[in-house]
Amino acid sequence: MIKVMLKDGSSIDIEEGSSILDVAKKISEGLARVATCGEVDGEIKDLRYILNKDCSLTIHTFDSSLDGKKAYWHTTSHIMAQAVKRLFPDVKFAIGPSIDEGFYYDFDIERPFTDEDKEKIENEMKKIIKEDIAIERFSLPKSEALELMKDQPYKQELINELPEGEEISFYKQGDFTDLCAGPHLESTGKVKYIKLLTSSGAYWRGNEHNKMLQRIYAISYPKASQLEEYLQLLEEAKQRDHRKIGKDLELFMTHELVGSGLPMYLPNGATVRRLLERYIQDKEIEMGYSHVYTPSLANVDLYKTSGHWDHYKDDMFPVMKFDNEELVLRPMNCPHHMLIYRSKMRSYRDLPIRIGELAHDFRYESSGSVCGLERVREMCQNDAHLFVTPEQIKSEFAQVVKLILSVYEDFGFKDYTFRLSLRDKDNKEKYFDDDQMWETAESQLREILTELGLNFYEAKGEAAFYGPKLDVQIKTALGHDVTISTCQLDFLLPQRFELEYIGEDGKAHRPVVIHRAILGTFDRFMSFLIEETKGAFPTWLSPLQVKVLPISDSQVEYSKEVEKQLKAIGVRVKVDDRNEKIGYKIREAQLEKVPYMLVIGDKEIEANAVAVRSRKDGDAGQMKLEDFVCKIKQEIDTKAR
RNA sequence: GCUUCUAUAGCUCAGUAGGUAGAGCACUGCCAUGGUAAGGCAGGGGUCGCCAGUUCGAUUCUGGCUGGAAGCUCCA
Repeated sequence: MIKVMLKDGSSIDIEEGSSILDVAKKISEGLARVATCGEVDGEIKDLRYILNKDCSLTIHTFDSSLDGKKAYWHTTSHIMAQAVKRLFPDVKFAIGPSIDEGFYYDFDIERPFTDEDKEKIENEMKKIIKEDIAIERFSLPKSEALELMKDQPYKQELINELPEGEEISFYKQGDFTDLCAGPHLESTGKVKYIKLLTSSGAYWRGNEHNKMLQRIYAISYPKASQLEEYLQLLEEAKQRDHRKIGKDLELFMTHELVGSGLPMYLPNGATVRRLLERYIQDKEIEMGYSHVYTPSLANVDLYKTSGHWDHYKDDMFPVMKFDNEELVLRPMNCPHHMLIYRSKMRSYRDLPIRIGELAHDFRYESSGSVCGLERVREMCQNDAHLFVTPEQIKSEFAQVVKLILSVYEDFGFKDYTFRLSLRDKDNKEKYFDDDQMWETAESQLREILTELGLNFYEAKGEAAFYGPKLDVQIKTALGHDVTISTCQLDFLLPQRFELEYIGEDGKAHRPVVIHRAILGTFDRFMSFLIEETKGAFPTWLSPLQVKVLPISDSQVEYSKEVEKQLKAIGVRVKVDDRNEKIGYKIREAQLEKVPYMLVIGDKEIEANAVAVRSRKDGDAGQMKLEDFVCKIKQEIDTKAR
């Protein structure tokens, strides 16, 4: 036996010849509290241990502190569970993990929590913290674990799924014991500042067919200032919400007479959208795309042919029946484009064929998920379908990725991730059933991405029903993870629509289809752009680029001349000739986020100049009118940010 | 769709323990002609989201519907 000394003075016994894993396991079992989390200089930090050659252990703090935070939040979640148990003895516990920021716990309880309940729970938690109850870890064989949790059906379900023969670990703090893998802090008193955030329903195991439980989200920190900072951050995110900015800047509106998920673009928002539409179409034309217009309605048989009907009909608006016709609003544009491809004989010399469209699609999004411009029921896609030979897949896919990267560069977007969205093999209903086809498509796509040197992660069950996708994911102000761009590989629809091209050998071959959307939908893209820029769009995209502000009415005439000259080079400009003080006009223009304000007084008239004020940097001094015209023209032409 | 919350002037929000409402901003008029984020005075504007029920009486209480919010499910 070797005695291993720990830095805190305690020791454990280890058998000679033990593997490092055995040692680590023993340490984490026996001394989890010490070995995985502790207090350093008053702050909770994660601790790591190193087994030295002489069998002594060195414990040191772990910098990234992520694991430390997790233990901190997870411990707080147990405190919350204990508080709920004290207040509602009949409660059944589900799970209570730590998340990116904070933690939640799901409870099965007679009635939903009210605000008063939450206040009581928070107070009870504070009591438990004050009691500073020691947290102890122990483990049991499966049968005893089940016996211990005999009143907790959800915990029993979890225990039953753990592998046979392994000891099951629990954490106990006073009168409360929870099934848990840890790690945890030493005692409840280590938690300092807590705040319950929101409560809502959540399905057991995230399955809508299961019972809905009551979830409480909460956060905790060792310092009051950290909690304050976090709440501040939440408040800032609220200010950045595209729905708030969209209202303030008159970008879009909704009306109950129009309906949920059906926003209307106001002149300001419509200007931004028009510029985005032109921007992306111009880029596509440069890259060899041809654009088409196709109807938003189609015969339902079109979607039966494509396979959308089987996989997608629940998300579509209901069929409109007439004498002998059944029409539907389209949820996507692929079938229309397939028919355009098939409208004439195609040669391998014609490929790749790139068909693009700014197309309106209609999806019956569930009422709980519609959200401003982010999730709507009528959307406009920046869609295109590339018809390629198998040999062209790689280069065409690479071209799309290049286009995505160049667009993100133009807008200066940095916080996005690439997701390789694969099917879930076990969910036969959701995906077209052809293992061979899926394996080819998925492995080919993975190969392409690896070759492109793209940093991506894989997600099972996120594919389209017809094939795997490369999605570009971003996080919204509210923290939703949503897709902007997407590029999808499809071997199915060419088969469904019997697409062909004549190859070099004079025989018919089947093309492959690449579906792609760069801005995704204009609606969602706008919502993202609004949140990224906080409504202060770069000059080239601003609904109003320049506001000319005469100080008094004697300068109105000259101001109109300035306006005329700017209009002549296509600048969106307005004179504010209202009878108001200059400070008032500036304040208003500033709140409207107009990039440039030109203050015009007698001095400017005399010098044939303008006094430039930028939205960003304030007063920039006087400038010759012609110099300003040059400056703003260049800024617009280069799409400067 | 599910759970909870929510709806008062164009906007942001007070308020009425059940007796038909108020502020600031915005809007209109007048005065002030003002040099880098709100000048002064006056005025107009609401069947208190919609439909039922309880009540002598409902904006207020109850139910339903519609819209909105958070989360879950689903998704560009």
